[in-house]
Amino acid sequence: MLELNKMYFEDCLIGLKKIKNESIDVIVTSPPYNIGLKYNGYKDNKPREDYLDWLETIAKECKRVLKKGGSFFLNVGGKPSDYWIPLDVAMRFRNHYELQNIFHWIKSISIEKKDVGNYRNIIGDITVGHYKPINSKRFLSDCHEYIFHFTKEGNVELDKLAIGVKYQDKSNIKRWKSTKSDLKDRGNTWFIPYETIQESRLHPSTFPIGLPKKCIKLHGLKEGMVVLDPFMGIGTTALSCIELNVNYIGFEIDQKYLQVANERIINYSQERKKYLSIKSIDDFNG
Amino acid sequence: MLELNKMYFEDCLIGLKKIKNESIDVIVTSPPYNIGLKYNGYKDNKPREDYLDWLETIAKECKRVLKKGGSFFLNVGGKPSDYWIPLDVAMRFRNHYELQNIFHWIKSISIEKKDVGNYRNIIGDITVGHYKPINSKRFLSDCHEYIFHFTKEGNVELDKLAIGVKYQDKSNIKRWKSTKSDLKDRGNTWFIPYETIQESRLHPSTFPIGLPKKCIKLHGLKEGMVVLDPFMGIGTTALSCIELNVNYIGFEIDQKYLQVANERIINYSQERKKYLSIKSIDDFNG
DNA sequence: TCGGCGCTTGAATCGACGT
DNA sequence: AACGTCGATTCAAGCGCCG
Repeated sequence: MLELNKMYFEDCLIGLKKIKNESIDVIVTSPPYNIGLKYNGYKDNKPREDYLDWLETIAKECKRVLKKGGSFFLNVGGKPSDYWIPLDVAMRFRNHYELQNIFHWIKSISIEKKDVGNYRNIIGDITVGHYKPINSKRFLSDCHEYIFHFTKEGNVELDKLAIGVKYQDKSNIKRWKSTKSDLKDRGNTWFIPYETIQESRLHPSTFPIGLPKKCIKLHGLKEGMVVLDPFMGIGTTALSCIELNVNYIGFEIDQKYLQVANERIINYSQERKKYLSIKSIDDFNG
Repeated sequence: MLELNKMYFEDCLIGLKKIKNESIDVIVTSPPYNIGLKYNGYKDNKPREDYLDWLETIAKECKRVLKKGGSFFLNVGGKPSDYWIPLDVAMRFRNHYELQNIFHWIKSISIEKKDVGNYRNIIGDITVGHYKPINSKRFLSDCHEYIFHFTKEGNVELDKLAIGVKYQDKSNIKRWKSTKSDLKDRGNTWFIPYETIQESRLHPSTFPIGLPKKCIKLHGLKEGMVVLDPFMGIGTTALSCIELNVNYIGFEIDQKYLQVANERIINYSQERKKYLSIKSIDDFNG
């Protein structure tokens, strides 16, 4: 059995074997796109199939360690020249899990006045978030990634208000909710801004900390719970766990990323201590 | 051969047969989810497979009438209890088309201050758009639908700036663009607010007029072009064509919807005439 | 030898980031 | 403000391999 709150320098398929059956509450991860497999075969899509096979193997092993009422949040993006990747991956997971939700991570979006189609022209746009432009007349910039929420039986009860948003119409608060809090269902479209370049350069596909945090909170914070990330990267999932005060286990096979991850965790913990000395812990997990 | 700018009271599979090979520039449609197929068979997923088979047949027939450089914009949503539907449909189209883009129609989204994960709490949220709340602890509200952009060869050049949005960083305008217009790539996440309740009552799955309009403009407005909608519903695609001054052909098998559609078109045309009498036509197609 | 295909390699892209 | 840099970019040219 592995120790909690550690990141292991290990291939996750090997590491997973050391984890007991049904001992993990939440899995949050973003798998790599390209494994460094070299093929000399000519025209076939073997690499893609192998990649999918490999991910499916991990999916199976994750299923074994996941509790019955656990949640697997799988973040996958595509690329303009191949938007099938995330869908193909999801199809493989379909063989083993129920797809309970799909969350859409929106990195950038433009809000415009409603076009009612009666010749009132659009007046103003507001664009929030950023994206890297794409050099192509065929594709629009990709500002979206998927977070597939897989569960074993499709009926995991979620803590929806833990990531709730404020009501627009305040009069609804008292009207509908038994709880008198100013929070409603966030919906499955999550706007989370990009990481800054400096930060994201450390790892090609790091997701923002707000992402695993939302997933874990949505699943529900429970005493002694354990979060697993088979592809830790620079440790964003671990950081969000520290912030949320829950246990984590992670694997990473790239020593550089692991080092960055550990540095981030140390910095984080120090900042946390400093902060805690002047502020009550209750402010965090609200 | 069919007349242009008409909606036909006809099953699209029959109607499509009357359209010549490679004569359609753009197809925009939102197919029905549930066809009224009745099965007395017990536990099988035959209806789903039949539904997919049926849609695939239409996909094939549409491919025949679509020009080589044409675009097929397929709007499909899911439902919380089954998010696979749109992906299954897309998979069937994959057998016949290239998936050039995926656009994400966002009906509602909450914008919040960046969560940098360093104990600065989220300050304020803005929620734009509305959604129908869902009474379930398992699912978050679904605020998203897909628009799959299928083409024959995956290399259709798009008029990206036709649906462009304003720059955030104005200093880039003069720097890169030969044209000095304040427009940039919109990205593939399209915020389009919901239809009003009144409107959506007329037809269960009507999409807002801004949606087909964006699709058509993105493909590019061309002299004498023809837009096809095999499932016209209450004629939203036709309306957007009238507004954009392009030809359309549509099919609809529900007489009630067809009637609503024709009424909408008449009202629209009248409003258009009224409007045109006081305003130049150039204002519309900008 | 020519041509078609596939992989590799370098060029071009443009909106955002950073100074 | 102006400008240099960058991209799980894309694009096109170039080269090698084969029929």
